[in-house]
Amino acid sequence: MLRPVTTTPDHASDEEKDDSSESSHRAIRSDAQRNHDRLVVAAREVFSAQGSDASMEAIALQAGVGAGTLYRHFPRRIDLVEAVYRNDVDELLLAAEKAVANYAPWEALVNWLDAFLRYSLGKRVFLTELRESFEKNPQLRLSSRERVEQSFTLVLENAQRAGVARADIDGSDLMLLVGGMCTGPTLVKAQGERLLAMVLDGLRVSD
Amino acid sequence: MLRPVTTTPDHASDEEKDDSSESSHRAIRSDAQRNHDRLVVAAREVFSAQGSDASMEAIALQAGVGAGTLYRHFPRRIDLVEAVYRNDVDELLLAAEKAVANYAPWEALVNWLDAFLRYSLGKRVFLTELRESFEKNPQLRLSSRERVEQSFTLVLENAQRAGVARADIDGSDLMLLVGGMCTGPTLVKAQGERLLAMVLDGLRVSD
DNA sequence: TATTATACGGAGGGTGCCTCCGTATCGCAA
DNA sequence: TTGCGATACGGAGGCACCCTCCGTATAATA
Repeated sequence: MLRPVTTTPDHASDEEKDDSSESSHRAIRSDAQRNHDRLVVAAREVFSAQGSDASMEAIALQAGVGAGTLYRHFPRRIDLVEAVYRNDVDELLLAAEKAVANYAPWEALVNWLDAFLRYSLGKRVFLTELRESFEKNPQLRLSSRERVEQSFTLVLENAQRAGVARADIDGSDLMLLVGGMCTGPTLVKAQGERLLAMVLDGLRVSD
Repeated sequence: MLRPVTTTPDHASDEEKDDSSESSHRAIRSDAQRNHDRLVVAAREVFSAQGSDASMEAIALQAGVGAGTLYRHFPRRIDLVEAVYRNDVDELLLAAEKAVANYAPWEALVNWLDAFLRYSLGKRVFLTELRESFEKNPQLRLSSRERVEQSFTLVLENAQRAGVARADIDGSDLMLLVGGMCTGPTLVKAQGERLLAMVLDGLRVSD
């Protein structure tokens, strides 16, 4: 896959205008781009080898880069985590859109919550880190968090408009509930499925 | 209130045999007991002033005690947190027993989950810390965690026996779900109540 | 090739965790 | 009351990590 053509010092990470913008002066330097990519790769490796409490130094080392370079590209730890999981989060949002497009509203909701569960069993590092950053810094604006919430909202509101899901909760409520359980350190697949079934029963409009 | 007559280097914290046991040699020294108590008080103050990421040093300082003393009494940070919230957790379990004794099974469940929500809005520090310790150390045996789970189990199984709550989940499942949402950094009262209502709908046996 | 904006890297200051061990104190016994 | 273990104290200091700063290197342009 191609690299995402990041421009600014990263973490603005907005959309893909082609580089035709009359940007201030010069293009991004090639060594900077290279180090950026190396860092993301290294972070992915180190996180998957050592879990979410890997040190920044370990990642810099793995990338063959100094600490200064790491922090220039990713000022906060969460910025690096976001970069690592950027694609995954995009796919999550995409899955939500596809579910809404291809299934009846209720089935889309079921389908998507199930996808989220499967996702989070694999990407525990990401969710945990996301949660923790948000914990100690609740005013933080994180694009990945917003996209996750957006996914929940999309699927839920779709079901609510169709009158098959209760109307008194919203996407961020549901994310709190499901996301909370999915970051539980003890969660295993069967348990997640049981709980999800129950949540869905509570979510369904009681007729 | 009287101090809880801790014997061993703490955190065994078993039950209240009176001191008649032919314990190895000598009784606990008075200065040790005094420092123990001071530390718990200091920890409570510091946690409530600075939140859950207060440093151990700050607590030792507040207690007027050296770092060595702190760690002798509470080898791990979570041990200190447990000591601070010991009474609260006891009350939680007591509340569960009372609910079961005084209400019909379903009402007891509703009542108790509501109590847990109110509790956790106040004691966010404790729950978060408990969760985090467990996160990085899942094999950890924590008496407080077990008592919280026990509370969930008590109320839930009571309702299940009466046939008013679905039978396919257990106390630790429910703790994962409700506890997860209650440690969410954004949780506010109204939101918690909405979600709890939904969880209860999912929990109720669908007839 | 010269110039300059841009980026690199790692030394080092700051903080927090936890241990170690010389010193102080307590409790008991004579 | 004094003496003497056993017990507990405390803070210096080692370690690990976080993050910044700035002298040096290098890519991009002219």
